[in-house]
Amino acid sequence: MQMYATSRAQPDLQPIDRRPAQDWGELNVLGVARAFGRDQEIYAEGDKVDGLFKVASGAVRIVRLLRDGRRQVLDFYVPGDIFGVELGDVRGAAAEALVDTTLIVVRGSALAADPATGGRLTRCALRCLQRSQAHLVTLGRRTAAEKVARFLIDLADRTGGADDLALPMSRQDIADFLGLTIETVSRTFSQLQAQGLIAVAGCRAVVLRRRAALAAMCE
Amino acid sequence: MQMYATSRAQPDLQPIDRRPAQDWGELNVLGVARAFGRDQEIYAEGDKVDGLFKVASGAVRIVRLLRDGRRQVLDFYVPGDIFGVELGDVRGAAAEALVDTTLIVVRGSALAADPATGGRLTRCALRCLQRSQAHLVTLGRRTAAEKVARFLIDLADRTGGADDLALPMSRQDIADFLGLTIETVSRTFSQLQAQGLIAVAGCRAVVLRRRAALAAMCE
DNA sequence: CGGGCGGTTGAGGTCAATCAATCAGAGTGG
DNA sequence: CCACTCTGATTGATTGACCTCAACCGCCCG
Repeated sequence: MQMYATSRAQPDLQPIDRRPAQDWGELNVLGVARAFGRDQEIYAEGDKVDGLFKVASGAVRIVRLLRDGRRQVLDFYVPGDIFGVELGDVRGAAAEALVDTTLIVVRGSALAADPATGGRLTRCALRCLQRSQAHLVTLGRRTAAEKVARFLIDLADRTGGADDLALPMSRQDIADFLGLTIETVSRTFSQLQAQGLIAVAGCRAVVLRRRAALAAMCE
Repeated sequence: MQMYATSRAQPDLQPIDRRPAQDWGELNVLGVARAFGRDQEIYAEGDKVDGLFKVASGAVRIVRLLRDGRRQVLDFYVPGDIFGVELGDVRGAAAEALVDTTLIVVRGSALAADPATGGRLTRCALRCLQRSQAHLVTLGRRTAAEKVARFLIDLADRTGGADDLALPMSRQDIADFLGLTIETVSRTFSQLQAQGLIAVAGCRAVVLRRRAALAAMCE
């Protein structure tokens, strides 16, 4: 079993929000910006729920840990995404910055005061649900290669859509997201590269060479 | 690859809602009751989204199908549960009755007319999200035995909490829910029985003999 | 230059999938 | 009432995808 660091300063990877405003633009007004260092905890499992977050720059992982150390990454969030909406008043999973990250932090009180919150909160929850359910299919019924392909396509779609992709997360994070081991993720990257579908340029950069073929691998 | 039936009359298994009212009791007023036969489709993937459903009796599965026939059951719903809330206006998954089932069907227009809808809709979405994310951990990081144990404990908790359990779903449904094959599910049932943790009485009935031990298997 | 960390690669093992046979129960029809 | 069939479940034998264990590599940093 390996350990998971939870704080160390590192250079940033994704400085700006390149995506079309994902509605709810005035979150920037309701909340305040706050910076987090690489691997810094944003909230922990068990923390009291208060408000939500929008990624301004950087990236975030949501993590659940089992007692014996097994780890599942529930989702990654990139600039423009909103996260932290939960049922009940206790966090069911932790949030951690993948790289140096800036968040718009919106307290529950500020949300409650804003009349436009209601429907948007529902939409936000439903978007999370949609992603979560799509991921259920990936975890339950796809092969390692399909999982990795889907991960890459999804991340590319969500970060500007360009074919060259900066990965803010480690192989371990990807493995824990896809329900694989770090070795299998690594091997799958190599295999996809051998097939000419991607080009791996250093372990944090990937170029999607044949995006259509990759997309075809996952339904 | 096997086929999945979509209609045939069969006796009912769970005639009444035994759970504490899951808030939103007045859905019974907003909507109308409608009966569905075993394996009957409630809505299909691609259908237009209109309103939501509450299970009055019976049970429901939510299903996504991949082109090549692989199937993932996203969730099961039992009496008292609300389902059918989705982002966008197109169904991303199908809903089917597991057994003869009665639903309270609430049209979107009726919902929109009711002022209390807002927060409840959000809570409903968040409850689904919570279940979905818990299931991600199960699919990504648990063994077959742990998956089955968790499935049984969860179902028992949601249907009155008694130790003897009527399964409204087939082995295939369970397999597609847990990301396993029907054979593995069957073997795991046998194995749990051999360990004295459960007693299998016909393929649609299980008794949880050592519930604490079962619960301990899944975190 | 040495050490540490994250990633890659290789060899071998294991758990669940696959392939296949048998079984049990519910209908069906003679 | 008893064959006969059909469907779903169980069990067995074998395979294979992914995991585990281990070595190695490349890079950064002191």
